[in-house]
Amino acid sequence: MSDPYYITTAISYPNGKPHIGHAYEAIAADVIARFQRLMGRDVRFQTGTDEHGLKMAQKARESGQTPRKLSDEMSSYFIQMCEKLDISHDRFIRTVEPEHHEASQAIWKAMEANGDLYLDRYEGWYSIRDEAYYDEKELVAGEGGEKLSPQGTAVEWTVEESWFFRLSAYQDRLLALYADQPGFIQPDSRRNEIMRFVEGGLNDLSISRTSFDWGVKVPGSENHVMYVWVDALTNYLTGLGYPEQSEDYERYWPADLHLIGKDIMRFHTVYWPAFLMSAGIALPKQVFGHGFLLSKGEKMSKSLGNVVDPIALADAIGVDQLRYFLMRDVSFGNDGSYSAEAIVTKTNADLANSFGNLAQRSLSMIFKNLDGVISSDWQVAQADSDLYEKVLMACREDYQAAFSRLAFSEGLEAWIQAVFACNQYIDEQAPWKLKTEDPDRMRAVLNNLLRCIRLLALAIQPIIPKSAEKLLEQLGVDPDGRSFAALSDDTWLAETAASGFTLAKPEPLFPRLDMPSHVEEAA
RNA sequence: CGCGGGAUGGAGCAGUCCGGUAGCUCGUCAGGCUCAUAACCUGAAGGUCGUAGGUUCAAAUCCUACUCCCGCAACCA
Repeated sequence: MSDPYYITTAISYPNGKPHIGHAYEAIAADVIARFQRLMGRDVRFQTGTDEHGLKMAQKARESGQTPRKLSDEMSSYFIQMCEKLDISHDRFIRTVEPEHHEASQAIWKAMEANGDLYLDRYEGWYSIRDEAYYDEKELVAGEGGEKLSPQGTAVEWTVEESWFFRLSAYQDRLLALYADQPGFIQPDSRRNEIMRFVEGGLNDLSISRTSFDWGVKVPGSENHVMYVWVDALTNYLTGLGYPEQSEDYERYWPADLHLIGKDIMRFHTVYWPAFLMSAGIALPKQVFGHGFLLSKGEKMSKSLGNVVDPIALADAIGVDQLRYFLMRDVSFGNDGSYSAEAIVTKTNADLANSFGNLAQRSLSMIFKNLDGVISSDWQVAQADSDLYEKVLMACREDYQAAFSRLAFSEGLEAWIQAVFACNQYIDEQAPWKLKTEDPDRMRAVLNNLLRCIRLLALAIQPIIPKSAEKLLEQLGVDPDGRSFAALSDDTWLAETAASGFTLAKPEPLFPRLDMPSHVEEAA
């Protein structure tokens, strides 16, 4: 049995439809999952929705339905998005699942048994209308100088019974964790931020509410529901069967990677490890906080009206195009900017013009000039082996090394450089001239290109799974021979030739996209 | 002194940790090719790496001060 690898995305809060940021995280996680599978790992990939809490309860009431009905509907949009974007998750978890309630209660009891929970009072400025607490600094002054919520509703100082988690007791252990495992929080800039925050001291955490009931009941305090993150974070365990010592749990926990947005670093790198330490559960190996996508350099928000529907965008430009753009053009970990023009320009240049056209021109010549017949009985010239070696190094060494440390744009840079090298080679060898001058040499060049294109197609699978599959199909690469181990197999050409496989008339892989107009509307 | 991120040829970025000829993509200009999705290949122009100091034989890279931009309330990855 191969090495297990457990990756999760954050679970999305579905009080709105998914936007491009959700798509970005799902795609990035999917790329990692697919990459690790091709590397031979036994991957477990989980995503889902976080459906409890005040906001959902309020929204349900506003629209006159039960919270559960609303969350069923909203959650379905996220499931649809995953399907649309070819996300290869093994488990889509919903926090409304009974198993999740059991798991959350189990970890609660474990923390309680460890003496880290206590009942006290939670005080704050509470708006009855909003059913929400606000920080002092969030409040705005009314006309008469009275305090109002940001929504302009009246607030009053309110005291509520609440369970607390003794987070303050974990400061030293957390700092020791960050020091001992530099890789626990990535990238480094985020790690520094969190370390500084924890060094500044930690307050105990209010982890239950009595003011609403849409959530997981606190064991032994039925009038309390768990607040925010206790319930949400536990999803990573629930999906594996916790608290049962199930096969999945034994095999995949602790998680190798929690992929999350930079805004929720604190919950995943401070609260979550503290909860786990308290409950006596092993800690995840790494939490990576990716950046945000900016629409033409501006933060997107509902008020600015620049929120993009990822499904409409994918429909307009293609799923693989979107996936490629996001992983290629954004330096992973940093914020990135996108626009319809940028996506069209980049995917036309790299996928249609460079890679797609490379495949098309090469396969066309084999189809037309050699009747699609593949052969390996040709003399390998220096230029041929140079190119093959170069492409192999890019796909097997540079690309994989970069992807292993989540530097996707770097890995793709190496890959596209290999594509350029192939196009350059075609020009230098000019097989269209060899056709009459030296047919044998033409055959050598075209077959050499064929084996190079196979490497490029194998490597790019995690990024553009559908297109890569289509191309590998055209090339006659057996589905069993598509892992990264196959990159090192230099007998493929001979075996395929011997099998009698012939290339069919090639179909263009990527259409050239026209400049925005119709795309603009989606973005 | 609240915290953090950023400032690199026309545009977007990498490089900054571990100083040593400034790199990539797009765009522009010139040339080549015609197999291919009007795609491909070559070459050129274009940057005193935000400002001012400092350390050094040598700084985009280290140190100091300063300027400007963006996040840090909510929706939210």
